[in-house]
Amino acid sequence: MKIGQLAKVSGCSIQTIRYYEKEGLLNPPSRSEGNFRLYDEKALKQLEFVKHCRSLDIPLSDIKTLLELKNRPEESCSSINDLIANQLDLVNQRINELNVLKSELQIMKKACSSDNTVESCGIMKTLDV
Amino acid sequence: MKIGQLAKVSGCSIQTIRYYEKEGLLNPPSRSEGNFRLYDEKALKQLEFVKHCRSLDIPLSDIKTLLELKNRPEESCSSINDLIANQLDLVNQRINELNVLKSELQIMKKACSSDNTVESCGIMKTLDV
DNA sequence: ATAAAACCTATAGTAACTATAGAGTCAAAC
DNA sequence: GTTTGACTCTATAGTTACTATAGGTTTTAT
Repeated sequence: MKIGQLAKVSGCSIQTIRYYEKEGLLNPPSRSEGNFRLYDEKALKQLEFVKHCRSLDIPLSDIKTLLELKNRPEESCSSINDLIANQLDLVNQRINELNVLKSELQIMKKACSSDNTVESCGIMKTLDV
Repeated sequence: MKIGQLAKVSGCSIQTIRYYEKEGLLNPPSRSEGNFRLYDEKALKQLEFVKHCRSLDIPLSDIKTLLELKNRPEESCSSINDLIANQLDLVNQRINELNVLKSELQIMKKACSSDNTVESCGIMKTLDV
């Protein structure tokens, strides 16, 4: 299948697919006579793997590591555990940060519910130091 | 005060200060004979305002809007309300997304607690489509 | 035969910085 | 009086994961 077809079935954009190839997340596919990329089922599987990892916010560099590990199936999977644990830590950390933001923004929102002037706006006051 | 001093008291890096100037978030300060930037207290206040907004993840473009509104104090503050409400929406949305990620990552983490091979790793299995 | 659709490469843009290169300024120590 | 070191200057490139564009080639449909 050509790249447009792969984009359709995978839900990735054509540019993204080419970008993943450039970054080494997809093997360079074979080409047609006219130099069009030709993909097989295996390439689709790999792209779906990458897409799934990205939906977990795993960075491309880590996905590359995971793909390399897939090719060494007899190795210990402890680095996979570490990678996922690390990702979970990051997510938890970000959730905590965002909850702090959320409280402050909620306080700000309450500070000015009505139609004031900028000068007397409670929000603007909370923003000033 | 010179830029190094401003960086120290504000907690922003020198590069960031110059970047904010370039982006129009800080007024171009006066210069010394040798072309060094010279800041006053007002500039520090403004930088602290920007920093506070950034700590709330408000994008620079919105901060620029807020700064412009500060200069028109008699105007209605409804756009400030909108801006903050919008920011709160974004934060809530992102928290929800991250909570979804968190659950999936936790499931994955449980899927492989021991020292397996890559091939039998429960995590790798959950990643495959 | 030709027009439209799909593909190609290479490059620039996004957000909010950070880092570097290469040069100029300034105060103090020698 | 010069030299050292700390500080500053501008301009440019790099970061992440894409997206968008320009300008050209190939395939497909009419």
